[in-house]
Amino acid sequence: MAKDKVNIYDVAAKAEVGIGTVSRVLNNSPKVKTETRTKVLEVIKELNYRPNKLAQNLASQKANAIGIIVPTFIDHFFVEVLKGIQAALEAEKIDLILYKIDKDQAMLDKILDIVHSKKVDGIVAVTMDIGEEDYQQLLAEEIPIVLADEKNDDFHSIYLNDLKGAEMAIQYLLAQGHQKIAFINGVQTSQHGIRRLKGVKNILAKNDLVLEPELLKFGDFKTESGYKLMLEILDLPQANWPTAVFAASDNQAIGILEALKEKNIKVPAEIAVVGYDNIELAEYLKITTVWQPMYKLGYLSIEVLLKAIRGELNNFYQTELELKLIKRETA
Amino acid sequence: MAKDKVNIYDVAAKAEVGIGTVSRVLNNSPKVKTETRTKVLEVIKELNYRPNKLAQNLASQKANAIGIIVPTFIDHFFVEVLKGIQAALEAEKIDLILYKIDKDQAMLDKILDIVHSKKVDGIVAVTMDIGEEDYQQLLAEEIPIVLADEKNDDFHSIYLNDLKGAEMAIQYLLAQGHQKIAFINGVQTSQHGIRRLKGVKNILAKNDLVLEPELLKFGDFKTESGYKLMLEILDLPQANWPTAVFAASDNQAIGILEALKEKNIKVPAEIAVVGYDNIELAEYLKITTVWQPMYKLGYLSIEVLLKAIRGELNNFYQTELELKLIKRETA
DNA sequence: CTGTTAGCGCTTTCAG
DNA sequence: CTGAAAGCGCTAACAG
Repeated sequence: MAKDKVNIYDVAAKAEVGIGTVSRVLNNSPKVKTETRTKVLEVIKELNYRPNKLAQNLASQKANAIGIIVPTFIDHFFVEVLKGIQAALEAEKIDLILYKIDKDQAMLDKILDIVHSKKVDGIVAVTMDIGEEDYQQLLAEEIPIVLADEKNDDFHSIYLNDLKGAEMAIQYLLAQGHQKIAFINGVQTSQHGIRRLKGVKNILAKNDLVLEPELLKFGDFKTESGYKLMLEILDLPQANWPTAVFAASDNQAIGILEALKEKNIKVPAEIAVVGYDNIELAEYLKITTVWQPMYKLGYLSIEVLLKAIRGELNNFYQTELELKLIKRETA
Repeated sequence: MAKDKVNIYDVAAKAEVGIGTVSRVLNNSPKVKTETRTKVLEVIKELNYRPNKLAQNLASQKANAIGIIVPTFIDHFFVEVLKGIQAALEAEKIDLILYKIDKDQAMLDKILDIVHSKKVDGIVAVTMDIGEEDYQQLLAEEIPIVLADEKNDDFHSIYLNDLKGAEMAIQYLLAQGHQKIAFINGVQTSQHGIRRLKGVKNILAKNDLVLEPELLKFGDFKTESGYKLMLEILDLPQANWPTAVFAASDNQAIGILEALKEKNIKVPAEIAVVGYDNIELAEYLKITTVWQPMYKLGYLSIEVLLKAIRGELNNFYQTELELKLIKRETA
């Protein structure tokens, strides 16, 4: 009646071999006589034995798992990335542990806990954006880490060019004849936001235009924020209204569209809107947007991480993924 | 230079105590002199020591992690459920391991691997829908399992009443004056699909109506399937067209809407559409649909699982979550 | 209150 | 090719 407690010793005993041998067949070691292997395998079936991975991992010093660290759980962006991650992991027999670490917490400390926990062989940190000194500390750790959506020469990193993305959007708007453009940005301290803002200003400057202070807003990349900030802009005297709005995320663009609809303002006739990300919703809502290859970001991150774990990488892998402007009906 | 290899012995040595004491402060055991604790804590900081959780887990026989088993990764339904799961887990210091198990695989075998792996203290299986005999086998295992979106008296289970949901939808359509209704279902073998079909037929029969065989389609709950199946229906002589279509998922409803748009058929004037799930997109696309509380499903699943793990549950927890019809613009 | 000593269940030399 | 033994790093009695 030793129900579930069957372990490697039970198998060894019943198969009349040593536990070493059982371990070998478990790990497909080639140096086991076929006959012996068959017998052990038989007993394993009989006993419905399945190894305790905790013990396996501790003994072998590898976790057979990877960790994904995300700042805010399951928003559209991460869902896409996760899909790519899952796809890349499909074939492997590697577990996926999801860690959510809030931006405002002691991120580094939590990450170090994970690193030292030995529960994962490697980590993909998505849009982490921690400070430079924190990165330095992380460098001291020997575990493979890939930064997704973050450029950093001291790590494997796969990123998107925010500057270029913003430039594409503004360039397009300019080409459509817009001169007075508003930019509804995300979190003010976000590196992504900062770089996108720079891109906006760059192109504007190149065309002898400026971004009016009253047409630059900071929020948090979410729908609600787009809605509120757009309303603020519409509170300005109508003469000051922009003819186009560039949003730092599609979620914000959606909020902007709602605000516009509420005020009965025609899009794009009266005010054009360009989003950022190309989340699935953007397609359904026909939002013109800057496409970020999030799925690919996830997929590639895992590929790189697995290579790094296997020691197949000699240098830090660096790749900038291409962005694309997707023209639809809002601009 | 023993960089990262600092373990409990190093801490014990430097703090001039036994490893037992270190372990005790690690686990907040009350029976440690404050003075000693302080000293140990100091050394821990100094050495930047963080426990190896693999070892902790093996020794303590608990994983401090739970596993989520999903059939198809990250679709709208699961994303919502995951949000709930994450929210419920927020406060706990419990890891979340995501397992994807394809429907067509040897599901039970994979689940048993997970169970015996000892990497998780409990499991939430979402929309698993394995056979009765498989459930029986699972019963033999001592690990807490909660079935989310699946009713089964032998497990903790939190579910939605498919029959009722389908009935609500059809009832509503009937009230709107529709007599000729089509049902675009999901996978033919899905218990959810089967029950929803039953609900549809129930209400129809109660009103002396029948579901025309040509107006009953089976697909796979995805957008593409809704699109294709609707097109098939529109291939029928126009006299045979339904005046309303009920879809087994919002994803399918979206596909249906696309097909209708392509054929320039007005919704709901010419053909009304009712979806199922109330995914986020449904809101933006103004789809009338049956709301399933997916977030709550996830949240509650974790609450129940945690209680089960802590041994606070004496019986199998059973709850049916309420559905709601959300009237919007497609019907 | 604290040190010591067994394990937890497996992997991995090391002999043979 | 295979058995025995030494850990992996920590928890949990058990003495004291």
